[in-house]
Amino acid sequence: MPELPEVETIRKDLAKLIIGKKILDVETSSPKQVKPSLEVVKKAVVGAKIKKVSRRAKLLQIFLDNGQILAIHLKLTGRLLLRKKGDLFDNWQRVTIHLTENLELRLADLRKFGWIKLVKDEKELSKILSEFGPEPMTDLDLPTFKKILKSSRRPIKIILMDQSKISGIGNIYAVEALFLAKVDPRRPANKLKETESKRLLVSIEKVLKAGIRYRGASDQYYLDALGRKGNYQKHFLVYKRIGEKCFDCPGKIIRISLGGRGTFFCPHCQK
DNA sequence: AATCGTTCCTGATAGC
DNA sequence: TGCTATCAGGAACGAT
Repeated sequence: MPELPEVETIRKDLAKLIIGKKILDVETSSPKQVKPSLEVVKKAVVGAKIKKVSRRAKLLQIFLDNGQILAIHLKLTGRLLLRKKGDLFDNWQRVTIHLTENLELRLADLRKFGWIKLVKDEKELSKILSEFGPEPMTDLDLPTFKKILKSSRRPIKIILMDQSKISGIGNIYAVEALFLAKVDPRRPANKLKETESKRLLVSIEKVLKAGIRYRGASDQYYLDALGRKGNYQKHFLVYKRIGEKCFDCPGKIIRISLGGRGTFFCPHCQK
């Protein structure tokens, strides 16, 4: 599932390849994923030139020279692929944005949860972005983090994944960071000690940086903009390692369900 | 304001 | 073998 490091990897690659290209057409076999509608989006973006590609949280933004913006969320199984006209149709290809120079930007998405949304201007965009909590790698200091943790008695893992509290962290990076910090994912967020909060914040930055360095985690569906796998899955410490030996003690990794999500940890060394 | 349950969707897997 | 039921999950939404 694309989280901050995966979306950032896509952003960096795309920025090099699509800036300056013009949008020629948009088509879809899954109209619900184009908001508010294919017709409206088409009218707004056809003829516009791509100016900038940004990311905030897990949301990608393509800025156009007419002031409008395409916001893209990949949710669970979305892929944003840059292909050449005539390339083989991608598995689960749902939306195709035709660009100049025979390029196609494709949204491929098995579960159809992902979407592309037209945002009219920067004002509307900043309203959307203001709902997100701080960016963990650049905008989250210890006092802010401690304040966030204090605000809830829900399990710490749920808080890490709550986009309105901290943005960009999903299931994989949440469980990996909690393992590194030696914190039990079930602990109420407001019960973490000062030293644990500090360790957790450092761990979050560490796993996200590693995720970016390895160009994301291709657990099941994630591919980068050129259709290549990431490598971070080769370095998972706990994610999907049920029954395997913990890397830090003789214990074994277990899986529980927390907020309806698979949660992996070592009950022996995560306290 | 915080929290909880439900919904969206398709493919993999389990059970008979 | 072939059918059906269950599960997986980010986040928007409504209800409490």
